[in-house]
Amino acid sequence: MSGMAEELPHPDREDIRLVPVLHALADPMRLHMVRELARIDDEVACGSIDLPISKSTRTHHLRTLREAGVVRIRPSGTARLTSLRRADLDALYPGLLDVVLRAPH
Amino acid sequence: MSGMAEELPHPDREDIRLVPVLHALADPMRLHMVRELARIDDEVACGSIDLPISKSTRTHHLRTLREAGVVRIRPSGTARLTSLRRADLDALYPGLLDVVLRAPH
DNA sequence: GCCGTAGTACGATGAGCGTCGTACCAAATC
DNA sequence: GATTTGGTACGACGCTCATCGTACTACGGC
Repeated sequence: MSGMAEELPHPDREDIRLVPVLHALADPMRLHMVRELARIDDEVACGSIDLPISKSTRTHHLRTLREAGVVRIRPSGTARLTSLRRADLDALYPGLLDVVLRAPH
Repeated sequence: MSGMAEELPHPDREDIRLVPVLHALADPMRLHMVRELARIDDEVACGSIDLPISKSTRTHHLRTLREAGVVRIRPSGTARLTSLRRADLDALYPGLLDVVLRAPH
């Protein structure tokens, strides 16, 4: 029963907090994901970003990013499409994403 | 032996890395310290920022900020004067400090 | 219906971190 | 020299986190 995969919980824009966002960005793997998402600039299947980590670890990082409000994840068939919440982050912390993406590693 | 308090090690500007900086900022106590340092906008004795934490914990946080390259700490008599490394951070990550300081908590 | 694909859930593990108390150190002042 | 003051060093404790493997679920195609 139940037709579709569950919608995953996301914080509303006004519930996004700075410390969790910074914490979400302060990890090399997650930062790499965010940079890839920004480069592609579209919804993307989470798995298409290749990382030297296991599936479960990738899920864990995506959850951290989602719960902090950095990415939005939408079920689509068997896959989940992930995208950066650029508008929300730019509205709340203008320039943060830009500088993090442009910064030298 | 040894006349003065030791100079503490700081990373050069070109050795500052984004992930440690974000990690240093991604803690409520350290973020509060950074905001206070920015508000005062001068060298300040570390202890003059009052926080609901012990002396040793404050030292620990200051070390994290210093090693990441966020603050500079200079011995001065019995005290240590702390200041934000604004110029370095603004040069490396223009806008980062501004948005973090201006952002709602 | 059956299998492959994409991803989550759960439990475990090892490392790191935030916190503290106590002991210690250096400088200034008495 | 003794005391006070501002801060570090060290060890400990508990919690969180990054990582993994395995088991499981949901969807799509055969």
